Amino acid sequence: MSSQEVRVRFAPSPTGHLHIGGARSALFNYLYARHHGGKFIVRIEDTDQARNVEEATDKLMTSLKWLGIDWDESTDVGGPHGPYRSMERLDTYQSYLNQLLEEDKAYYCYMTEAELEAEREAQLARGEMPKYSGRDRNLTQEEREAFEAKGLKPVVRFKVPQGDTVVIDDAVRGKVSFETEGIGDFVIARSDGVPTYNFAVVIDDHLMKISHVIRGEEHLSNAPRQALVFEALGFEKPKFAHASLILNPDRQKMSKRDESIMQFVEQYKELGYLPEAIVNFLALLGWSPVGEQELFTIDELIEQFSLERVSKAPAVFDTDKLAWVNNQYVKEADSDRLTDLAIPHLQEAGHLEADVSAEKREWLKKLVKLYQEQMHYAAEIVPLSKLFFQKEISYPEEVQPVLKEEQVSEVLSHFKSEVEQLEDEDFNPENVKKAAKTTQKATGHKGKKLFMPIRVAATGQMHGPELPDAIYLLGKETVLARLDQALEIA
RNA sequence: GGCCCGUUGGUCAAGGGGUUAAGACACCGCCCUUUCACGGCGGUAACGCGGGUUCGAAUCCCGCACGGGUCACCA
Repeated sequence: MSSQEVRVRFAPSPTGHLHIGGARSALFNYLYARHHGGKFIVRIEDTDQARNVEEATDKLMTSLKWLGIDWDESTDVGGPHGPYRSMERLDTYQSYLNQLLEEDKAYYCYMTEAELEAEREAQLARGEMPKYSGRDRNLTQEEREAFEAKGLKPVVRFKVPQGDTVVIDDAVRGKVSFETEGIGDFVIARSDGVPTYNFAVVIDDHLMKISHVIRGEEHLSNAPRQALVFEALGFEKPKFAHASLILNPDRQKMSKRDESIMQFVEQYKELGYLPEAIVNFLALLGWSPVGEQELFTIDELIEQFSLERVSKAPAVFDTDKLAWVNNQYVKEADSDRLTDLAIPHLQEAGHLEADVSAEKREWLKKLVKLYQEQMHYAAEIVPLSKLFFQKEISYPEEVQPVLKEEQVSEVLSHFKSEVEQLEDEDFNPENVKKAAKTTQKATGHKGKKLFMPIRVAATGQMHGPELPDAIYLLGKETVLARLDQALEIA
């Protein structure tokens, strides 16, 4: 590298939301830059105008920021090597394109889509693999003019030197070599003059003084093409580092159309996952720290991250593990923050009116605290706390036996009378607990025999939150009604 | 199919010539908690196959198998 400074980039195409795989690429680049005190650049590769999506750049950046990944140079903050959007760099590309054309390292190709298709089919019919034949590689001036006269708009193809070997010295994979035989002359500029990715990245990476290209394995086979362009232009190559892919549970590359798993950062955000948890989890997918620590702040990740410990083998995205990591952060999270995350889900479930009163919010905060230890992500509050929003409770099959034990009616009726005697202002977790204690003394039943019937009667569940708190949050009236209901079964 | 990458428990993974082959998630059991959850402790479970090299191979080499990626006027 000509300059010692670490400069890395995340270069998405603005086609939609931030994908899990993209997020991890961005994260690895970010961690690497911060670890080395270098710069992290976000550059938009929007040369495929057909695929560009209106708000995509904003969405991408919003998600990145939400994750806590910030950048030093980009379309919004500018920087010394802008612009940071390909379509604004067309003039720049053009001059390099001309250079290659003049040096006979690239040429115009007039083959139409139909001709290309016919060629492909013929190759397939012969049992060969499709690859551009190089028909227009050595067109004479007259031939070119003849095509032009027909009104054909040419693409520019890169003249891949034959009989060469391109060696990529990859930071995670070591030396990977490719024979140029296997690489057809690829298109570097479309017929409308807009360069393709494989050309634009090279120019951008060079001009932006990118020192390391850290990206997913799907780009490994692009690397030799780009290396060839770097060489043709006389540019020094950056160091490549290809991390392995993130796979879905079917062990396929996570594709945007795959419905077996959520693909986008924003979807996790909507479900109430915490950004610091996602970052933590993503960092551990395809990279491993030295010790046995599992939970890392982003600063700890910055401190420990290194390309040497990036894995070559693909990793399956394990939602169970993500949920666990997230829960670790949920347990430590501020309950006001969690309450804010929970409210929209409760509203969507119809459990909460759009306008939440201060009083209601206090109650909600207590509810959230009640479930904070077991909640994996905020949206889980809905199924978890269902029993608090049902007017009518039903006792499912599996809890019936608990209600039918012989001591139940005695325990329940005694507990009920204890609760009834509590003044409204004395109805709180402490006194509910005392009521249970008194019931124990009076009936002689304790432990499971005492608490299970009360738990099941009040909540309809055998597993649930801290009982005195739950009863308190349920409210005296509701609890009394449920006690009566359970008593009828008992 | 060509090229390229990969292969340690169900999943994430450490280990890179001599280890009882770590740890985490999930699962199961026990303990704690007068119930539940959290937590603690423990358990089940892995080096794809075949050849070499070596005193010794999960580790190095070769082949095979399997999985994946890529072969666009997409990135």
